[in-house]
Amino acid sequence: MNNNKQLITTIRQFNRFYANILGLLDQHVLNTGYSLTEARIILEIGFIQPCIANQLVDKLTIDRSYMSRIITKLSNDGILSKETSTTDNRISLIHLTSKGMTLFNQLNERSDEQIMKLLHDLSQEEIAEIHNAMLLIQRKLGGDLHDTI
Amino acid sequence: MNNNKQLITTIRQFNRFYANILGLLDQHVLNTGYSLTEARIILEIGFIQPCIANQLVDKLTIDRSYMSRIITKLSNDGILSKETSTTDNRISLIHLTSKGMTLFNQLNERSDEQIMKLLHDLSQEEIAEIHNAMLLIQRKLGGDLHDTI
DNA sequence: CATTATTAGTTGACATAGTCCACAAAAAAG
DNA sequence: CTTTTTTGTGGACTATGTCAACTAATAATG
Repeated sequence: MNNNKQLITTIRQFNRFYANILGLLDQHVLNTGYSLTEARIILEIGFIQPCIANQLVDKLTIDRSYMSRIITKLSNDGILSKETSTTDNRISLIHLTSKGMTLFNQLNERSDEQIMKLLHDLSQEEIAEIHNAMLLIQRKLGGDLHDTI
Repeated sequence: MNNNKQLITTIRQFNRFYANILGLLDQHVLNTGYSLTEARIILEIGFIQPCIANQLVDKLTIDRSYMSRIITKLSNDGILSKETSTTDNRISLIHLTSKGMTLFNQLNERSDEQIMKLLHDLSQEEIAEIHNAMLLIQRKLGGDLHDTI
């Protein structure tokens, strides 16, 4: 852990680089009229519905009041609907409406398209290399994420 | 480019994963009393000083008016100083004060520390693997960043 | 060199995003 | 039952970022 100066420089460079990529992807997933945070919420609901607001709060680490407002907005927009749980009156079970599902599919398609564009002039072999590199990073760095930082 | 469904899922998973890492790092680079954007500006000035505001606007893609306000704030805080160019009276040459340099070094140290913590219980071999993986991703994806998205 | 176009920077007004705190209703724990 | 915790909401606020208009200085062009 001593002579890693150059390594750390590389990693910080990678971080700036990848933050840039993510930023560009974000901007383009948008154009649905919804913000990044709203899109994340819609995607998350789509994946795990039915769900409750507090689940989303924990999973996406978004403030509860903020979540409440966004859910109200999405409900008013007809993207999602809430029904009070029969077993716990505090809880609303949230799920996407058919309009919401359409949006969910759109968001997914656009995300996929962006990834494909990113890879568009690479060979299958190169893509496989990237794939492996990502799996490796995630595997190696994934374990201690919440313990060490 | 046809049966890449699983691959795209992996990449999107990696993106969420890495967005999370970057978010966590960001939060911790902070605690200097300055926001992420302010920190980015301070770091950039530190690296390329002396510089002019418009350079920073282009490099960091931040709105000019916003940049103007942040620079004014940092100037008031004694982090940076401006001197009008002798050859072009529109331009201010910005550089960090000694207080600003101290902060710059702090930000750098904290960034480095965060990276080290991220790697702390990996072997040198594993670290080298991550290093190579990041270099590969950056090399493969770096070229077409601005052309394709 | 006089006119026009560009560039650098600033300000006001506004929009968007996110946070903090206090509260009420329901449920769980004691 | 009483206390504590959980879920969700709303008010008030701060932070972050955007848009348009404007001045002053310089560069470009006929």
